Parts: sequence; structure tokens; C-alpha cells
Amino acid sequence: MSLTPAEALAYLAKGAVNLVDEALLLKKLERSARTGAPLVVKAGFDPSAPDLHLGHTVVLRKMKHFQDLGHRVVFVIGDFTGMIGDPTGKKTARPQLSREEVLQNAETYKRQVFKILDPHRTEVRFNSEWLSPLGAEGFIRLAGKYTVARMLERDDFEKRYRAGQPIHIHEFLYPLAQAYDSVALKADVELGGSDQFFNLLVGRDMLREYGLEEQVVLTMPLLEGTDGVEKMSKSLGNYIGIHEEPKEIFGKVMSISDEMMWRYWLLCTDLSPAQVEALRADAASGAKHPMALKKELGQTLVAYYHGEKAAAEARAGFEKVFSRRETPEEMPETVVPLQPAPLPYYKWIAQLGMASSASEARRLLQQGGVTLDGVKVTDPAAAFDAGRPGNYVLRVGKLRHRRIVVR
RNA sequence: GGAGGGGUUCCCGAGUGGCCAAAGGGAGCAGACUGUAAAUCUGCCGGCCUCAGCGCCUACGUAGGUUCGAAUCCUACCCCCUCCA
Repeated sequence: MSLTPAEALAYLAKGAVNLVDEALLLKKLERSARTGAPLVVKAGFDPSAPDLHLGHTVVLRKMKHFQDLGHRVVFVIGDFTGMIGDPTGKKTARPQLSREEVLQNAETYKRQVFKILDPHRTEVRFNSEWLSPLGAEGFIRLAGKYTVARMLERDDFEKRYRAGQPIHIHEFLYPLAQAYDSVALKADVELGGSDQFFNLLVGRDMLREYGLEEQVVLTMPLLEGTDGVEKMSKSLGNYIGIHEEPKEIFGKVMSISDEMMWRYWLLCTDLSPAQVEALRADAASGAKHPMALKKELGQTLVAYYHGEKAAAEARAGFEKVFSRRETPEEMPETVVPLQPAPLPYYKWIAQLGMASSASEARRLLQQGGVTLDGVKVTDPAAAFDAGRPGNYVLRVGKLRHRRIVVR
């Protein structure tokens, strides 16, 4: 892709929450076009969460945009900063990871990241590489380049300070260490989620402190999870992982609310804001059914990460099972040997792992959530007769299907 | 170093000797309605059992104790928070 610096700027700014500052980015783009030297674009990632989900892809896709324009992307794995734990969003302390775990996670990252990024234009680095050698001395020197007052400019620090809530000293070190990453890499641009804004700005200041050109800071919106409220995260269980089964991804996309759908269209696909608005107008005017658009979204997203074919299959499977309420073609199968005595359902369902306990299974039965070959089984005392060979489809709740083969 | 507050079931949060498997809310699950959307309504929401039984087990930071009986009282310990120094 080849654009003029001004066009490139517009392309890169698309969807961003913050861009500091635009003039500098333009200047860098112009210089790059003139000299042919690609910009160094950096983004940091937590070493402990190697399951990439759609939320991560928002920033990754922006990284890809830079790659498309020929720039060099550095994927920084925060193995050192991970020991500090990012205080953003005041999470509880993270478990410290061993060297092996970090390396393993890195491999997992690479496998997933390259579904989006171009491997030839991506450099994967660990920040312990340059942060560990600093030592206590170097760290003190680094800390000497920033002030408490500036730290307290950060929103959540300021709030906590005023509210008399504790702020640990090491929390101040996190932004400093991250900023030093930019120094070590001589970053031209740093990308991140909008919650990272402050940290990225510290990077600018730090580069200046070290006599280097400031980096451009570009943040992307945080994608809400499938619940439509909290930001997407693995720990909240509201995520859609890009490595998940196509039908899982498709199903989860279908379960998001109509309102949320536009966010996903905007942040997770290649459509321009104007195109998304057009879709929205179609839905509002009744020209298109929201459900149809959501199916399209699901198919698009599955196609990104699993290919067109898998996407079409996921959609077809969904329509078969849910729209037409037919039995899915593929489901786990369990072979049951002939039993002299009938098996009580509640016990059996728990044994099959289709309910977490016998009590749970009993509840499901009582509430009409259990079906054998399409016939509801509601008597909690009912038993399955496995006295003769046969094939059955056992369904528990909406999603759990199991083919039962008695022989 | 001193003073005070607190640790309850997935989360928040009531509960200060029996009526507590523990109010209420959230989350979650199932059902109805649907477009596996949202909203709404209903039910469930520790486990076990020969489950609808004044049944059994486990649970209210940890370990003991008092009592016929404790999440609730006592003792020790661990942890968290706030204020003063």
C-alpha cells in the first residue's frame, strides 16, 4: 500500500481515541517517505495472558495498518514489567511467572499474533532484555527523571491520592519502566488501549529526557465484552478468543446485543466508520434485519481467523441448530454399554459432564432443560433405559448436545 | 509505635447464640417470549442420597474453647484497611 504522508495520516488515525500529536506523526511520515527508513512502532503486551481475544485485536489491527504502510512493528512482551503488575484498573497482584512460562507464553502469542500481523515486519522483544541490566542503580536514575507531581497527573493516581487510598511506590515504577522501553527501542510511535494513555505519554517525556525525538502516542478504544458493559477480558469471561472454534466465535457474536454490534463492526473489521454508519441506517430503516447483519459480522470475523470456508460452515451450522432447531451434525458421542438396570437421568447427566453436579442435573430436569430425541424429560426420577442397543440425542440446556450410542 | 475498622457462599453485601445453606442485589443457569439480541416474566442458584425429607455432609479468615446448640460469645494467630506518630 502506498499513500502520501497526508493520506497515511488519515488512514492511521482512523478509529483512534487519542493521537498525540498529529503534526509530529505527519512529520515522521514525511521523513520516512523521504529517506525510506520505516518508523519504529511499538506496543506492549502482558506476558500472562496469551489467549488473544477480539479486544486485543483492536490494537493489533492498528499495528497491522502501520505494517501495511511499510513500517516496522515491535511487539514488546512485558516480562519485566509483568513483575510489577500494571496498576491500571487496580487489579490484584499477578502471579509471578517463571522464565519457562514466559517463553511458552511468547510462543503462544506469536502463533496467534501472526494471524493478524505480518511476521516479516514484526519484531518480538522482551523488555527484560534492557530493563534487567539497568539494575537498582539504573532504576534509581530512571526514577530521577520523573516527578511525583507528574505521576499524580494520572487520573486514577490522583483520585486515589485524594481519596486517601493507598498508592504503592512500585506502581509508579510501572509507567517509568514502560517508558524506558520506548527509549531502548527509540520508538517513533507507541500504540495501546485508551486506558494506557497516561503510560504512553510518560514515554514521550522520557524520550525527551534522554535526548531523543518524542514518540507519537496513539490509543485505540477498549472493546466491550459480550456482556456489552465491561471491557473484554478473559478474567471476566466476556471474551471472544480468536483461537476459539469457529462455531463458538459465531455463536458468541450472535449473542451480543444489537447495540454492541456496531462497536464490533467498527473496531474489529476493516469497514470504515462511514460504512458502519450505513449498515446502522439500514437496520434502523428496516432495509436489513439486525440479525442478518449480525450473522454477517459473525461470518466476517470467523473468516479473519479461520478462513472463509470455516466461516460459512459456522454460519450454516448455526442456522441449522438454532434458526431451524435441528440437531447439529457433529456433536460429541458417548458409547454406553448395555445396562441391565435403567440409569436415573440426573445421575447420568452429571457423569457425562453435561451438568456440574447431580443436584444441578436434577434442577435442569425439573426446569425442562433436558431433552432426549426431542422429547422433554421433566420427571426428576425418570431413568434412561439402556437395555437395548440404539442411538439417541441427549440435549441439556440450549447448547449441550450429546449423541448416545447404546450397544 | 499508638488508636480504630474489617475478613460471610462466584462478586457486592445483610446477619451478633437456635426460626441460617445464611436477607438483598449482581453474575450465572433453566423455562416462556424471540432473532441463542435487548427488554420483560417465572423458577433455580453448596454438595450428597433409595429428594419434595423437621434427612446427611461441607461452608461464614485459621486453630482451639465455652454451650444442649456458634457465622454470631471467648482465646490465640494470620491477613487487609484507615487515622495519628
